[in-house]
Formats: sequence, structure tokens, C-alpha cells
Amino acid sequence: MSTTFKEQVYALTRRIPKGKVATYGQLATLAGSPGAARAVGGLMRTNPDIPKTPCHRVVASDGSLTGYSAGHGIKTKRQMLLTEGVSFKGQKVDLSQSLWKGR
DNA sequence: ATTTTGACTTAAG
DNA sequence: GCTTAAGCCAAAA
Repeated sequence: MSTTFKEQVYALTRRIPKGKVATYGQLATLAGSPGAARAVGGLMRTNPDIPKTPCHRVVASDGSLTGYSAGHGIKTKRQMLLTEGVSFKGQKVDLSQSLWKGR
């Protein structure tokens, strides 16, 4: 298999269960390159495969929602996560409850 | 092959 | 709490 960094990132993003979220840094580590959080975000940006990859389940390290090129941006992203059952803390995700611990 | 960019992260003011 | 600075990595131009 190619097992390239981006393929791993996409695969992991697809594995994030509904109602949970993962941070860019976390995905980067799981993808095999800890510290490549920026690269992960870059991939989401260049590949907005909304129907293929639930990039809305990927948030910043502190639970803040960043980017998102679809819909109304952050607004739509927050709404989607809220609909999926993710716990929100004001404008940020409550990582204490909705952070995907991988598995 | 080199340069630029970016949806990150952490630290410091 | 917000802004600035620097470090970090991979993809795209």
C-alpha cells in the first residue's frame, strides 16, 4: 500500500466516530508524523471531500473550530458537530467529553 | 528541485 | 483573552 501521510490522515478522519472529534495534532501523530498538524490541516483544505471525509470532526488542539470551506464556514461546522451530539463549550468543543481517543 | 503556503501548536507579551 | 513570534511538517505551485 502506498501508506502515504495523506492517505493515513484521510483514513483516520473517516474512522472518527460520530459525536466525537479529533485534533489536527492527534491525527498527525496517528498518521505517523507527530507535529505535522499543519500538514493535516493543509490536506483538509486542498481536499474538501466533505462526503468522503468528515473533516468537520477535526478541530484545533483546544477544541476551537477552524477553517472549513463549506457552507457558512465555522458556523456550519459547529452546527454539524452539535447535530452529531458533540458537546460544546460555548464556541469550542468540549474535548473532555467528545475527544476521540482513537482505538 | 526549490519556494511558498497553510483549516496547527506552544510560548511569550 | 487577544496578538505576535517561532517551530514544525507535508502538499501544491
